Amino acid sequence: MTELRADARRNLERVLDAATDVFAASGPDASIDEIARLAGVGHGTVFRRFPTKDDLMFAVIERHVAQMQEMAGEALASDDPGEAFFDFVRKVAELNMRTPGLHKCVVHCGEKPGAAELQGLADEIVSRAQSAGAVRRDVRPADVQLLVRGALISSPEGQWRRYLAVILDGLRA
Amino acid sequence: MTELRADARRNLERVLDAATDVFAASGPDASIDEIARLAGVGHGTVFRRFPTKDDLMFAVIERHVAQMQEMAGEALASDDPGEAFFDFVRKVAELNMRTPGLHKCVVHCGEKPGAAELQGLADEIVSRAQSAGAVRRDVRPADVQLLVRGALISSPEGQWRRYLAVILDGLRA
DNA sequence: CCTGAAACGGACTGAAGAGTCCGCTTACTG
DNA sequence: CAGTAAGCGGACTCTTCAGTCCGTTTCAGG
Repeated sequence: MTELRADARRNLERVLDAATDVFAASGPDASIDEIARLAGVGHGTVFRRFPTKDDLMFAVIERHVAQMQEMAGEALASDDPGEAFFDFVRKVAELNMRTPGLHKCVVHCGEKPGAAELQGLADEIVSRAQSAGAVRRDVRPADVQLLVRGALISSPEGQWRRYLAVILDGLRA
Repeated sequence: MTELRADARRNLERVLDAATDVFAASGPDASIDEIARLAGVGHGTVFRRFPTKDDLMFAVIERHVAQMQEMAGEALASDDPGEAFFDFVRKVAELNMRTPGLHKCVVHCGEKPGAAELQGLADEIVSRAQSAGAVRRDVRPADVQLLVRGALISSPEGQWRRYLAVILDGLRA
């Protein structure tokens, strides 16, 4: 009953991939039809797996957050907390700048998915880097996120790496 | 021929006011019907003055930019370039945080209206403040805008004044 | 194979919103 | 105060898009 037929599983995969691309490009205004076309399925197929557009968006975001959680896990596993922190921030920035529309989707969905757990992991990464003396102690984990996000959002086209570098340098102890 | 009848002028005013409110609240997705309802006119009336929704949005932004230009003018007229700069930034921030949706409208319209002139005035305000020794010299006018915008966009609900204060303190010489 | 359940996809519906049109109303002019 | 052009507003069209339905196809187990 809970097992999906082989073709269904394949299509589900395709739909999620297509939805990620389309939402990443167009944000929450992307249309189901376009996603279905890109996935090579009829749009009825999309709606059977995801009863509403928001359900689909939610699934895409869950996957996206999962990727960041995986990065966070790697950072926490590293034995150089300082470099792990800077690497983590760079990778997360890279991921999010590659998918600008997803940020709007997260806002649209009210930040529901695994944001809290991710937040906890991120806090720990920052704390560890501070304990290791790699990051100045007078910033709080939440401040790091906001500083980085602000730099990314406000940076002109193609300049975000430069802006991020400035922020990261400013964070070193 | 070019003169508007009295009632027409009154309605035009109402439409612009309503459009400003609605676009400020909902961004570019706001509907003409809602604007017309708030203005107390039929939506045909809106379309006679502004053939397309984008034309209306454009007019709203022009007004918005004009307000900022006026603020810039006052700042340049002041004989204390330092305080004038900080006041100007605070006022502009206040205006934009009161109308969050307009920023998206500006992006939607491709920044077309009087942005270049405003940019020029803002550059001069920064330069004057630097010459007066009130602002550190190692920032460029464009950087000021991006720093401030980043802080405003990324600040949590209701916290933007605090974040702005931090940025402004950081800019003092 | 053969059969039934699962999956498919496209035709269909309904809502919403942009933009058009035209018969009615109202402000100016003489 | 009468004539008229400007202005009004809502009914209408056209498109887009989310979500539904059902006849047809395909998978999987015997």
